Amino acid sequence: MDTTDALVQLSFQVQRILTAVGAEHDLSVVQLRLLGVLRDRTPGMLELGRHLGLDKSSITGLVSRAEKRDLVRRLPSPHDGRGVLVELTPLGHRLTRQGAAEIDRRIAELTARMSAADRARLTALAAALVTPFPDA
Amino acid sequence: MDTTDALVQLSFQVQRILTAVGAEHDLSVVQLRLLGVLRDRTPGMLELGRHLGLDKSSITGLVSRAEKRDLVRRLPSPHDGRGVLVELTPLGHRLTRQGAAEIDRRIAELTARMSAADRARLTALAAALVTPFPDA
DNA sequence: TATTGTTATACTCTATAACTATA
DNA sequence: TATAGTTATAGAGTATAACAATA
Repeated sequence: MDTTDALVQLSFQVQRILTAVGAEHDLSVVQLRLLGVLRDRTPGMLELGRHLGLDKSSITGLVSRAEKRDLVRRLPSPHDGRGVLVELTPLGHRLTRQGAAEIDRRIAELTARMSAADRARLTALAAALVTPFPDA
Repeated sequence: MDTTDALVQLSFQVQRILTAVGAEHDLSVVQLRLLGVLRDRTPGMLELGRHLGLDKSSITGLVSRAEKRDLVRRLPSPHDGRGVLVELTPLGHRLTRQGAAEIDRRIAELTARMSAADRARLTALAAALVTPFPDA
């Protein structure tokens, strides 16, 4: 199997895990990412769009659907009368923690047949690909 | 960075590449996968659904949209009056080849800063995760 | 004027349920 | 009866363009 096949297939395998974990809580992968981004931030709508790679108009709907389920909350920006900040609700925090734990569990399961040394090698190599500035 | 973070982030990085390559030809990632599956098969609708992990009703629309763009063709099944086979058109074949080449190019770019030895290690480790029966 | 966010609109993608035609 | 596929319907997710409110 060549590099492209291996990385593309692994990518789909990981996405299937994310889809399955989300589905346990009736969350799409995008909603899972939304919760993940908000875990340690309270961004405005535009900043949220930059994190997720989505247009502001897409963010409006995404946040509104999550808000309707009491996963996130809109707050008026204290410094800009036009702005809105988005933060997790307690329920959103709980779901985020549960989802992260379940993803960890399933990734561990995926790599369970590997030796610890191979797993460490894979982690280091994958991390190198996604951190343009290796300090980050 | 831990294993989960590394694999999840790498997965999104690869998906972004697939999205970008698809977008060059106005194709979604799902449509790209459809073309990929048809590259060396002429399956029926149900079989196609199994390959893509989608319900048959989703396949109907997916194939119809691709057919409208002359990327695929429906054929009556020779052995079953109810069945339909799906195959690439010449245009579909051309797009599939172009897309695959472009994905290869971008994955090569992604791994360009790695040594050949590291790239081979990464490929082998990723392949091991996605091939439950290492012969396949 | 420029920026933040929402709304209107249109399309893709997906599933469930009901349907048609064939086996 | 069972299977292959389509249709009707509903909803998420996405972008573009036009808009309102604030800077």
